[in-house]
Amino acid sequence: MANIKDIARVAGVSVATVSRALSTPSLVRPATIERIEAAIADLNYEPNHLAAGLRRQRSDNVIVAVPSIFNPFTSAFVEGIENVARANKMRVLLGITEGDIDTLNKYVSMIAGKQADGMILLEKTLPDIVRNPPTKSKMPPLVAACEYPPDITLPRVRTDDHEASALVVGHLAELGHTRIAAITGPLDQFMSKDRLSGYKLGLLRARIEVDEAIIATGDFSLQSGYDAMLRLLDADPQFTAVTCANDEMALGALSALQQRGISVPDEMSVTGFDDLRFGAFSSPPLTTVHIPTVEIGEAAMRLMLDSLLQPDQVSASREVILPHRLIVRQSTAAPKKRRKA
Amino acid sequence: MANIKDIARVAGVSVATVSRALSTPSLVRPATIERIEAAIADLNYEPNHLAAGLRRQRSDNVIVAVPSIFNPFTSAFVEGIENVARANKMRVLLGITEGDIDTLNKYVSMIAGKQADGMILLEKTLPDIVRNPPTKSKMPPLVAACEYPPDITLPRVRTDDHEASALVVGHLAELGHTRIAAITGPLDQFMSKDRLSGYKLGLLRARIEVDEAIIATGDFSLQSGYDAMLRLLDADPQFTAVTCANDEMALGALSALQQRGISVPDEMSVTGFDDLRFGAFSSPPLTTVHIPTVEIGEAAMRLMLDSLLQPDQVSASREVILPHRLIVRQSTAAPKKRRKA
DNA sequence: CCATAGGATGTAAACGTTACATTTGCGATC
DNA sequence: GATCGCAAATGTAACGTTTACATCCTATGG
Repeated sequence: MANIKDIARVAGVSVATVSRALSTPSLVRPATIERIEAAIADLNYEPNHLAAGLRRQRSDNVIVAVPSIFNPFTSAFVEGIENVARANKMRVLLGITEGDIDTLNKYVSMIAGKQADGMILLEKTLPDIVRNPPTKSKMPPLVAACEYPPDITLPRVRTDDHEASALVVGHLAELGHTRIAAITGPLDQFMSKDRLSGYKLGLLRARIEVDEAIIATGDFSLQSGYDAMLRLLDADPQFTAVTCANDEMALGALSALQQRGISVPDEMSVTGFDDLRFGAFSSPPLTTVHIPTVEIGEAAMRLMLDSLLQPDQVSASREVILPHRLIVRQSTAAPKKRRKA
Repeated sequence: MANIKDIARVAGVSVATVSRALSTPSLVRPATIERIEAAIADLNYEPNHLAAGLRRQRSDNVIVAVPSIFNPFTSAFVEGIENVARANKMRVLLGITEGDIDTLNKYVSMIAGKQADGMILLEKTLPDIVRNPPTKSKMPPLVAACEYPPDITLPRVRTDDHEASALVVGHLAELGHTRIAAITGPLDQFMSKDRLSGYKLGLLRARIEVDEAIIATGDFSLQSGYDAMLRLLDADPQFTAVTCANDEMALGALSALQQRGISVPDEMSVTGFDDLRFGAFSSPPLTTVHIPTVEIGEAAMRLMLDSLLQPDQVSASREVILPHRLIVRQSTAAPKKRRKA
């Protein structure tokens, strides 16, 4: 492959001029640029990004650390990040952790190794470096999304899960439901806790007492929603609505209800959270809270670009909160009949 | 940040020895390695991957080009690629094209620019370089998945969509259906054509004549499945089963049927293709063909590793075909009643 | 006791770019 | 005509590795 020296020779200029023609054309005479571009086309030269990176000490890559991408929520998030990255000549390096903290820490060290300039996190655990900042070297640029506790000092983007949850419960209460069950996410995740406390807030506002007997825990998967729904049905025949901490579990719950022959929304109202595409086409279509997942990714990447531009600026405590909104479809209705046990 | 020179100085050896200790420990005396490792821990040194890459002329990155990752099929595929990449100390660079050929070509040129060592494609179009191989430089390592015509010479991995489609239709025919509609993918994609011809093959085998009036075209999305189903119902009241070219469209179709009050599978059998998780929890659970999506990604990445190891070997025409299998759930049954128009 | 093999280490030349400090050319100003 | 200012272009030293080749030891066999 031709290199910048070859171009310089063919165009009859120095390597420095070629470099500037490519990166800061305003500093080079148009006629010169033309000659250089001709040479580039001639030799079909492609700048060596590794060499440029070595010299400039950056890779233009950003790591996105997620437990798995095999999941509509995560993939939408990643799509948003990639959109903004691409528009800013940066690349997304996919870092799947499978929830393993060592893997996550290894990804962080890739920043020191210059494989990436920063990292965006959508994980339930934080890398060690956040709790034990390095004394000698400087902190790598990190941005957190959704899942993290309020006390950390990372730039972050999220939605107001607390209020969003309360909003759904409010919707059910308004319809006339008084016994509203919940299927939560795993309670070691901050996001799940937040959505659970929002549920409780919603009940409080509706002057409904919390009944721990009709709160079941899942793990955000379809199967766990299905299982949790069956557990709830077996434990208590009286509730008329169930609010799920994400759409996947709600879809699982719907499936369990269908199997038990319980009609939705006539005998049971069901709500989700996230607004996955699939929820709009379930039977019946799912009432849920729209979470702007792609936009969360976009915002996270913008925060990353900010951090990269001002490495010293304590951009910590920058927090972006994106709006949610209730989507009422046909899985919720007023509690019409008492359903049979 | 400490560099290899610092380590060499502190450990009292030359940089060459440090480099060897890290990459080929067998060439270095154990005692020396220990001193070097101590120094590395002391200065918390992290090798600069950019410098190493420049010297060795590779980045250890592989680009995965997909139209969008916001889609369960694609994200499973990418997950598979990442699994194998990670196990082989390579990284996945996400390349979202949105179907744009220029973007795709740009990703290809990143290989010449050493931002990546190769590229895995899950696109409906091929980059120009495949049809016009470069004369001067050598062909970059490419691996194709699923979507491509048979005449290209790229290493590739796919399933036998043709037979798989015929298999589903066979299942419906065996149940007693004689009028079987189809919802296809966009017919400019090779994969869609293949699944459509498999449908026709299945009909042929069951001695059922093809009726173009009950073949509708979608674009693999939920909405398009929904729309196509309605079109079919309006056009012809007689068919008793519909086979969809992917699960998303089948789920959309299910939603349309539910809205029209047509019961599945009593009045209408529906089949999908891919075996998304969501299909197992739809109402009713979807009969479909399991496509080993994650394994396709894994196989693709393995083909890439092969290509990378033997750059000269004409590894072209290496083709991996992974097995599919029919998953019968509750969306198909014998045609019981004539449904009302 | 010497030759020699081969294990362990050192030396220095790439790899291809960009940042920085200079140089050159040329018209304007005094 | 000397001086200045400015734009355009140049020369060169990094950036931090890897690796071919050279060198130094030490042990072994003749």
